[in-house]
Amino acid sequence: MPELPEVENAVRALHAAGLPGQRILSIQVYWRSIVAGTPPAVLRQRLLKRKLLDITRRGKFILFHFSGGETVLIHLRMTGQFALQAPQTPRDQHTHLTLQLSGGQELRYRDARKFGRWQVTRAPQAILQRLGPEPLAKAFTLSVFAQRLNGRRRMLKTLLLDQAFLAGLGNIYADEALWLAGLHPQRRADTLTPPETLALYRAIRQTLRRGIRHGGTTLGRGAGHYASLNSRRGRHQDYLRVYRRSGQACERCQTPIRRVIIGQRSTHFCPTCQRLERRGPHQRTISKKIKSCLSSI
DNA sequence: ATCGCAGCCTGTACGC
DNA sequence: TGCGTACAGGCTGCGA
Repeated sequence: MPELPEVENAVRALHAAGLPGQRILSIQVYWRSIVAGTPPAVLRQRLLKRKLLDITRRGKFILFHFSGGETVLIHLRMTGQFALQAPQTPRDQHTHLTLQLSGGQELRYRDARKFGRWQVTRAPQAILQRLGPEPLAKAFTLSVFAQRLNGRRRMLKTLLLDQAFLAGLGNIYADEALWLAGLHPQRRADTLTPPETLALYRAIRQTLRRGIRHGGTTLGRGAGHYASLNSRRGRHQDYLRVYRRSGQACERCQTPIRRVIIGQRSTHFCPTCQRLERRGPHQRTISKKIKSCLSSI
């Protein structure tokens, strides 16, 4: 579920809640496959009494940095989320791991589908090095992006979802970025012109920043939908331009948004603004609209 | 290098 | 209301 903007908001919420600086007094694991790499007992033993120094993000991973050089990598996958509660508050059925903190509260990891993973390691780089660049980092320049596209024959949609190509995009923001750039999701990556490469580069960064600014995307309600912390919903679902909007009018050209399956993932796009072939009837007007869309954000 | 598929799990939304 | 079906924001491992 959570993509870069959702993970970023979760990290910020944990900071705001005063997590860094606290010690781990005890740990309970209620569903063992949430803990990856080591048996749950090893995770407990290595974190007990440790101080949480900092919380950071890399792609869709959350990093808990502990005293003594231990790091916990947390991936929320589809339905992972955190709650910070008093120990006496009853646990709900989806709580699979809890940390008792020195401040008196309990950090609870909830995950309806149980796909999320916690892994303790002294060498997080060994795992994180497989990830592509961080799209919002200064080091991710247009020329870095252009070089990475070079020679890639895959469709844009599947390439953008590949975390080894670029870290942090998921199904929502990939569709949104392609719409903003005016590029068809099945376009082959190595056929982009320089202006198209620039448009995609800017669209990716603008789309992610906008998602962060709106607190992430929370679709639907109930168990398993995104929450930054303590069930707090995001607002970005009210700002989506194509994702889960099939049949509704494109805000640039009024054409109904289409939904297709690409790379086994549901994909939403505007068949007028995002053409595979170069020329269409209103292509000039659309190009202008795409340009103004890209610069106005 | 790239694609497609099964698997991991449970919940929600919707049609009848 | 109940039942069945489709679908879900991620990722890995496998064979082709």
